[in-house]
Amino acid sequence: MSKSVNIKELSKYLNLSVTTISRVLNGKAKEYRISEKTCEKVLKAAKELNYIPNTLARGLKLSKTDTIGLLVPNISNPFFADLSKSIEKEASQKGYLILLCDSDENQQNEIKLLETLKKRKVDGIIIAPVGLESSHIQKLHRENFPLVVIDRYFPDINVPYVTSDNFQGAYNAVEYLIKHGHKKIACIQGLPNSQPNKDRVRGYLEALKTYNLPIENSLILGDSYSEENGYIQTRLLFSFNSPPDAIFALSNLIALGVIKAAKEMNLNIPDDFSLISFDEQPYSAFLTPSLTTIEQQRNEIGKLAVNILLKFIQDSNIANNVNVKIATRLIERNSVKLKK
Amino acid sequence: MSKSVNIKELSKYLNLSVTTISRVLNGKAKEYRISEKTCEKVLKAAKELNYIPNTLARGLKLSKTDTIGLLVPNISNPFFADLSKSIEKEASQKGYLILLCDSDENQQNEIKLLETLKKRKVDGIIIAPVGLESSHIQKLHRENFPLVVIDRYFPDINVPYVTSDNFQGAYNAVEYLIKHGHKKIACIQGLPNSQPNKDRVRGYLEALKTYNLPIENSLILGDSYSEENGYIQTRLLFSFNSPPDAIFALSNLIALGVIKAAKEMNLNIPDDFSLISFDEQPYSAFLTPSLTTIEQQRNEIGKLAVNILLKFIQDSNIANNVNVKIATRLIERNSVKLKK
DNA sequence: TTGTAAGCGTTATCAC
DNA sequence: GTGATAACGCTTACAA
Repeated sequence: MSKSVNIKELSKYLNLSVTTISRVLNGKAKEYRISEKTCEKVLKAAKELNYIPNTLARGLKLSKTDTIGLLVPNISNPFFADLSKSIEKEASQKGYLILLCDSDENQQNEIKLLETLKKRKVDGIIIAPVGLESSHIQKLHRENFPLVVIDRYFPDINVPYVTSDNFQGAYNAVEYLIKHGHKKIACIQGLPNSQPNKDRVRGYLEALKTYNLPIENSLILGDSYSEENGYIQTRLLFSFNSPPDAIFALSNLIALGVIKAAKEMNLNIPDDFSLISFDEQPYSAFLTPSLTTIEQQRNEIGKLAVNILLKFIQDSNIANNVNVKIATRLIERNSVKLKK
Repeated sequence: MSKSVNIKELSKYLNLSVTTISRVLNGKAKEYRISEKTCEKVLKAAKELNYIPNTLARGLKLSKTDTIGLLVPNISNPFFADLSKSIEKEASQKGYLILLCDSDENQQNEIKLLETLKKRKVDGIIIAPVGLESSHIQKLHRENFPLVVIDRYFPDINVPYVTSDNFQGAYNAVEYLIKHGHKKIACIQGLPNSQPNKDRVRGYLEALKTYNLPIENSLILGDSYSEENGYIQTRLLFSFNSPPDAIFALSNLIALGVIKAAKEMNLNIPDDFSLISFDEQPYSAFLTPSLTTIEQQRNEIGKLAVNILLKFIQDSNIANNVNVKIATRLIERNSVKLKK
C-alpha cells in the first residue's frame, strides 16, 4: 500500500519550497543554479516517498495536456485498428497519449465526441470521419483547433489531411485487370458520397477510358463497405444475362462478400471471374484463391498524421492546405486470371 | 472563429456569481432553489458565448477524471481491437472516455505505461497484460487502484479479472476432434507461460485423458501466438514419420500458419489432417476450407470488464477475488473431417 | 435564492 | 540558490 505523494508534501518533508522541488523535478536545476546537494536530496526523496506528478494540475496551469484525441468510425475494422496502432506508437514516442473515441459510423456520435474531446482539452485531434458531412470539422478548424483528417477526407475544405492515393490505386487495379485481358469489369463500391470512394470510382473510370473500354453504369453498384453489400451486388451481377469477367471490390469486406456469393453460386475465382480488392489484410494470402489486393500504407498514414498534427500544435499558422496522398501498392496473387 | 468561454467570463457577462452558474450548469438548480429566470439566462448565455467546461479543472477539484485507461498488448490484433470496441462502447455509455495504450507485447512498456496512466489520474485501468509477470499489476491492486485484468489473467493474485473459459473451450475443441474419430492430435500453443495458454493446454490434456488417448509430449509444441509459429511447427510435425491426424491451433494466427504450411506441402485440410482453432474471425468462414473455431465472446468480456471496474471505482471494498470466466462457443465448419 | 472564498496540485513571476 | 505567491478553472462549504 505505498501511497503516493504530491509536491507540497515533498516540500514539507524536505523543508524546501515547492518552487525548488518543481525546478529540480523538471530538469531546470542548472538553469536556476540549484546546488548539487539539494538536487540529490529532492530526487532521492521523490523516489522514496513515491512522488507522482499530477498531470491534471500541470495541464491546467500550462494549458496543454500532452494528449491527442483519436476519433475513428470503427476500431474493430482492421484498417482503423492498424491506423490506431501506428498513431499510438508515433504519438507515444513523442510523449503523447491517445484518447480513443469510436463514432460507430454515426455522424451524430461524431459531432458529440468531437465536443467531448474539446472539453478534455486535448492538444489536437486526428479524425477519420464518417465521411459525408464536414461542417462540424470545418468549424473546429476555423477555430484554429489543431486537427488532422485521415482516410475519408474532404477536398473542398482546407483542413489538413493525409490519406491514400485512392485514385491511383484504383487506376492501377483496373489497369492490371485490363492488361490481363478483362473487358467487362464491375465495380462494387462502398459509401458512395465519401471522397475515397469517389476517387476510387474515378480511377476505375479513368482506366476504362484510357484503354477505350465502354463505360456501363450498371456495372458500378453497391452502397457500403460491408460484406453484405459485396454479397448482394455479386448475386445481382450474376443474375444478368451477361455477367462481368472481373470484379473490382472497393474494400476488403466487400471482397469477402463477393467470395461468399461466388461459393454459393459455384463459381470459381479466377476461372469464372477475376477479383481484385482494395485493402490488404493479414488473411488476404490465405483465402482461396489468395487475393490480389491494393495495399494502403497504414503505418505511413498514421505516422504522418501524428507528425503533421504535432507541427500544427506548435505553430498553428502552418496548417492550411496541408494535404498528403500516400501511394498504394498492388500485391499480385491468384484471384486474377492472367488471360494474356 | 467562435472562441469559447469559461465560467468566470460567463459570470462577468451575466452579473452572477460563478457559484450560481456552476449550479445551474450542473443541474443543481432545483436543489438550490435557483429561480427559473436565472436558470434560463445562464443556459442561454452558456450556449451563446460557447461555454466549454474545463474538465481538467473539474478533475483536479473532484479528483476524478471520468477516464479509464486501457492497456493492450497490440491493438492491431483483431481480438484486442474487438475488445477495445466493446470497452469503448460500454464506457462511453457510462460517461467515461478511454485512454488507449499499446504495450507492443513488451513487459517494460507495460510497466512504464501503467505508471503513465497513473499520472494521468485515470479513474481506473483495464489491462490485457503481456502475461508473464504480474508483480507490477499486483502492486497497483494493493494500492487499492481500481484495476481489472482481461484475457491473460493471473490466478495466483487476487486482482479481478474477466476472461474466456479457456479450459472448457479447449476441452470442447479436442473432444469434438476425438468424437469425430481423430486419434493423434497435435497442439500448437501460444505463449507457453501465459495463463490462457496453460488453461488451453490443460483442456487439451484433460480431453485426451477422458477419452483414454495417449499423451505424447512431442505433440505439444510452439511458443507464440504468431503465424510464423504455426507455420514452423506444422512443417516440423509433418517431418516426423507418423504425423498427426489433427491439429489444434491455440490462436487464429497460428491457424493461418498451419494453413500456409499445408498449402506448401500440398496437404489437404481436412482430408490429410483436420484443423480446429481458437478465436473466431470475420474471415474464418472464407478460408478454404472454412475454419472450425472456438469463439470467444469479446463483447461480453469487454462489457463486463467495464462494469466491474466501475463498481470497483465506486466501492473499492468490492474488488477482491472477483473473477469471471465467459463460456466459449464451438463454431462448426469444414476444417474437421467427420470420420464417424 | 444568491454570493464569497478556499482549495485541488502545478508552474511562473518576482523578489531576496 | 532559494522562496512567496498568484494563477490555471472549477466545485463546495459557509455566509448572507
